[in-house]
Amino acid sequence: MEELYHHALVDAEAQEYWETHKSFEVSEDPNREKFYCLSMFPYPSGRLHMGHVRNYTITDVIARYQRMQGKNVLHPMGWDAFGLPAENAAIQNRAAPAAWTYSNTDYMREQLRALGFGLDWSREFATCKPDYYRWEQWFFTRLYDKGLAYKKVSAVNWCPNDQTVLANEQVVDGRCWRCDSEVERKEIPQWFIKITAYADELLRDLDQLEEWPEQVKTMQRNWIGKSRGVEMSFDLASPTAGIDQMHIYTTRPDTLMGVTYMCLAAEHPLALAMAETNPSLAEFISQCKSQSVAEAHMAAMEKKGMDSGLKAIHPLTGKVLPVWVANYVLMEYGSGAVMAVPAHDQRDWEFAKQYQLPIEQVVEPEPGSKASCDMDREAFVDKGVLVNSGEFDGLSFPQAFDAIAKKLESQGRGKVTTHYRLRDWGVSRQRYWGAPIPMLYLEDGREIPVPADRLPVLLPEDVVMDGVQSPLKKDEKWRRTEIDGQQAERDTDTFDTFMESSWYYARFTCPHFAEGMLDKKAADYWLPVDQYVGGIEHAILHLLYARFFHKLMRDEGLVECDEPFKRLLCQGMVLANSFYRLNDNGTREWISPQEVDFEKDDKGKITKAVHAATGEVLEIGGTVKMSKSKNNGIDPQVIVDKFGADTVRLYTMFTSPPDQTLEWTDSAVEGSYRFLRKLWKAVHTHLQAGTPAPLNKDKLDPKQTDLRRKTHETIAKVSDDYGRRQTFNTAIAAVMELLNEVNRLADRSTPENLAVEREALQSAVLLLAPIVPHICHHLWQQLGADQPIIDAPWPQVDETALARSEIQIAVQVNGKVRAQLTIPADADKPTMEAAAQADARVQKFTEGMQVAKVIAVPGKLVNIVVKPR
RNA sequence: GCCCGGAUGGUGGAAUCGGUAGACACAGGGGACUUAAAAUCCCCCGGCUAUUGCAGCCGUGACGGUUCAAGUCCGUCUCCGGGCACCA
Repeated sequence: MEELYHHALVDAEAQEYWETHKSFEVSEDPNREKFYCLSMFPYPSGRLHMGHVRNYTITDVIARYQRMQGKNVLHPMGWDAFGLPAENAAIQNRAAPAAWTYSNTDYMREQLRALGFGLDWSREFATCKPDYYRWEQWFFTRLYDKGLAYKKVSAVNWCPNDQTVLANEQVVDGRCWRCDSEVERKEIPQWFIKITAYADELLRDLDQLEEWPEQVKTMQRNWIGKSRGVEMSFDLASPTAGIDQMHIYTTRPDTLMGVTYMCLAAEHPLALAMAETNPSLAEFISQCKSQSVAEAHMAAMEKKGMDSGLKAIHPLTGKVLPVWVANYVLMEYGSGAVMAVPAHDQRDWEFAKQYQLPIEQVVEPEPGSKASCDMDREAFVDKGVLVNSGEFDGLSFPQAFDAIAKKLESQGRGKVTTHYRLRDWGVSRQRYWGAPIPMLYLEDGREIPVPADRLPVLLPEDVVMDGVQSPLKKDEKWRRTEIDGQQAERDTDTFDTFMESSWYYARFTCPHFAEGMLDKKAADYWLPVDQYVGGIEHAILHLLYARFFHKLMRDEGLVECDEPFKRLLCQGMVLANSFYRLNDNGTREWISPQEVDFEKDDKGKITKAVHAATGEVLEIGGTVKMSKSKNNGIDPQVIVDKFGADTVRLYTMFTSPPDQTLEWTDSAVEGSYRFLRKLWKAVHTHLQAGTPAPLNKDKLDPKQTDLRRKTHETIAKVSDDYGRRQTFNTAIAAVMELLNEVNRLADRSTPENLAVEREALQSAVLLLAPIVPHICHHLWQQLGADQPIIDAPWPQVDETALARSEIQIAVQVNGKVRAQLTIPADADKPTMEAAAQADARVQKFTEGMQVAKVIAVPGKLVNIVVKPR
């Protein structure tokens, strides 16, 4: 064995072995337990970033661990290849998005290989290829046939100058990122999929997902937003534009008697009708158009409104209420109208204060409650007891809810209903680089889905991007077609890229299946995914859409199970310092942290940053997510070249638990490299020392017993950390401790000592193999194994090795530790208490005091509570 | 604005079910080896007080509460991060 660790040779040796043996290619094997381990597949942006490395290392560790448990492990990889960045790059480079995408996947595939991920490359696919998206198109036509896909008008961000639709990301401070024009809302017809039809099931089935983080389930529950409320109608004082009622929904019917005005969305037909004869209202409505469609922007903007002149009649009191138009009420959410109760809704309260609308309190805190209620300061939004509500006075929330709902119902003006916050999924995108929506529009006005035998609708790849309009929309030849002897036009929109990422996990079970979307035999063998890993930023949208799609596929008879992902791990982001130079024109030029020297204060906060090359003082941009735009990404390739794949893998797994954010520091990377050298050296020294005797468990001296106990404690700890806790950082720390113990107790003078040491080293190598597979591949052979370590079984804990005769406990007096005692491991409570009270260090603190209570926790501590006599 | 998280030494983090705060590392300091450097090995390393030695007090973002015992549970707040439906 080489004396020194040469990472490049070791990496190459292992990777060559896996490649020539096709070690990670798998197929269905009904005789073996399967394990499907999946990372969220990457968008091929150009190069891998540390977030990718972290993500794929986590799944690789889990996949290799499960393989050592004897399972048939599927760990595939592919490309989420459609998306906006390819169009932007295409404009910049004057190349077609397809060519850019394929060259990126080629580069990134090599990076993934260099990191030694055990992936089944025979299953690789890119979602931008017709043999993938044809099935997505086919599935959409099935949804259309079932009435689950429909077209409706919906708002987009519109750049009036470029005459194009903008993504939320392309709207900066309400302006187009390209031409700086003010962005408008524009209503256009788009395709929607009825996710709301599955809202209740998506909510209910969260309870099945026992191995999902509670946090993610809570976010999804809130997103779906099931509520019980009352749908009711308010008559208009005089019918307008053929409308005589306003329909609203409220979860707080108990506040009905406190309604002092009504609000309409700017696009509401009533508002538009009134604007025809009211120029200032028309002006206000047009102002409301100039805002992005993003909810975060709308919630943050100033609330504005204008009296429409309409009057509504309160359904119970008959009181006449003014009807306002407000910019924060949206046509697409609910009915586009709301009732306003400024006394008990903070947003209404602020609006009422701003426009001097009346505020009438109808709920007060429950008697004895500590809640404060001051109408001059803020709305009282808690539930309480009704006042100023006539016959309903004195009722609690549930009583008032029922009584008011019943009264409305008896008058035919309302009913109790369930509502969801969740809205249907808009899947139309007015962009080129996506899967074409397979719909045809006939001359006679009918719309029909493209028949299955004419799929896929191919996306032309050889195009020139002008940076504004989708090439599909300009391509007359592509757009025109015929069907059933009739002229027809294709839909020139493409699908939301969430469509592709909603079912790729299922396609990985049968990526080359040509007869259908899924090969049921393969899908039913591998699904559900046993372990899914990806960024927490996908907690709602991607994960909810994928769950929804899975249920759609189930109802189409394509898969058996109800949920796609059995266990979920959401990894934290990878952060790094960022620095920039402020240019004269106010723009920021981001400087890579690798070119920056900095000073820190005693809190470790960076106080001064200097450009190493020029000595120029730079601005500090904070610790932020590694990104191209902030120029603070660490290229994994540089680290792999310098230290090897195992160091990168070890560092990312050791430096923080997978679900936390990870702050990159170069110096700590070297520490990981040092540990690998130490491991190598330990094995080398051990092998030089001679041949071990066979291990005789029953004839061990105390030092041998100690090392053996540490070995098996480590196996137990690491197994739990990998399998249950998924805290790989503590698993690594435990193996480090074991190796420290090996070096501390090192006495290689007898074959018996070597036997115990060999067991410790073999265990350490097995336990680390999922994380640093290259070095372990080599060391495992050196330690005399007859099979490669990827096929080695996971080490088993020898319970007898864990036994201890004595343990250490702490003794506290009034909760403060005053002594450490060594007592027999099986000591009962009275024995512990007696030993504690007999200790001189303890007596120092109990002397002259009265013992009020003694608490003994077996195996842990004794707490003696004393008070002055 | 709304929903979901997070905050522990100089730094990353550990403490798994309310039971000894700081495991394991990084950085730093001291020493050994070396002509020297690198590598390696050994020692120290939360703060304050005390010190010949023993030791004592404080300390997990802030304030308050529950408990024999709180980093962990409850309440209020501050700051940081993620998501908000067309970035993926």
